[in-house]
Amino acid sequence: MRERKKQYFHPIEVTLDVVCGKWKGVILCLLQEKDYRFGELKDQLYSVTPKVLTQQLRELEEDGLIKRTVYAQVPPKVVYSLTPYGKDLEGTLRMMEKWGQAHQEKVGVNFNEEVSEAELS
Amino acid sequence: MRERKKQYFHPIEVTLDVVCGKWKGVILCLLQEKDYRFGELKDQLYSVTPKVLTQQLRELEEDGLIKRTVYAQVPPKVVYSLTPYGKDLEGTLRMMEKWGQAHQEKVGVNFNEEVSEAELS
DNA sequence: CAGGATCCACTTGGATACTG
DNA sequence: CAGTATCCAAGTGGATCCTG
Repeated sequence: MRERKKQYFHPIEVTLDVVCGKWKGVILCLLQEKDYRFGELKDQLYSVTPKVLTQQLRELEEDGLIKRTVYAQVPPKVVYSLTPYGKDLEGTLRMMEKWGQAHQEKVGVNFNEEVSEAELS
Repeated sequence: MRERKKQYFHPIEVTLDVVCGKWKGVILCLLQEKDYRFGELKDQLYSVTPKVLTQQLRELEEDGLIKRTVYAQVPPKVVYSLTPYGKDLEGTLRMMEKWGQAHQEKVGVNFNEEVSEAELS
């Protein structure tokens, strides 16, 4: 578990504290559907650097939301999956997703739906 | 509306972007129940400074979640309330609250349930 | 392949003091 | 009462390069 030094005044702070990292929300959403290898996650979040991705994953792991499985082989293979505990967040994540979608449509937030051809090569 | 420069890759990022400020979650939860004056909010979040509280409130306002009503009187009175749009977050907030509570009980997160006597005086 | 190590820029929030 | 104005420390994420 991640060492939490701070004192909370409201339960929602706990959830936000666990979910509010630059990439944590998306990572958790992705993992709801299937397990991912490190490199696969990196591709999905394509602008993330390995260092930061590792950070985010470690914190999620320390908070008990995801599990890291290492396959002893060369080249290495590491798979990230949700713990049962992490799966409990699914309903919440879906609602946040839905609200975000509504907000997006309302406000006209820009999404990157496609990566440019140059970046795909 | 707050100017969002960033590009989103997933709807949940929008929600997180709007809700992930140090005090935003709690503020929104409080406002679900009743309207609050600036000073009342400051008391509830008692360690927040006026500057930061103002920042958080302004951003929530720019994102269309809360409304700021100024009463032309001396001394000034400013009331913050949820917009209908902000109320749409209620279900989501409740779920986050509930999960946070469970996480708290599981992990043993420390809550400040009471303020010390010294600070109350 | 899945990272670790360094160094660095920027953002966020807090301390303190002041005001219409 | 409800903020502003300044200044500043810490945190957070990114760039770049290296490795078992």
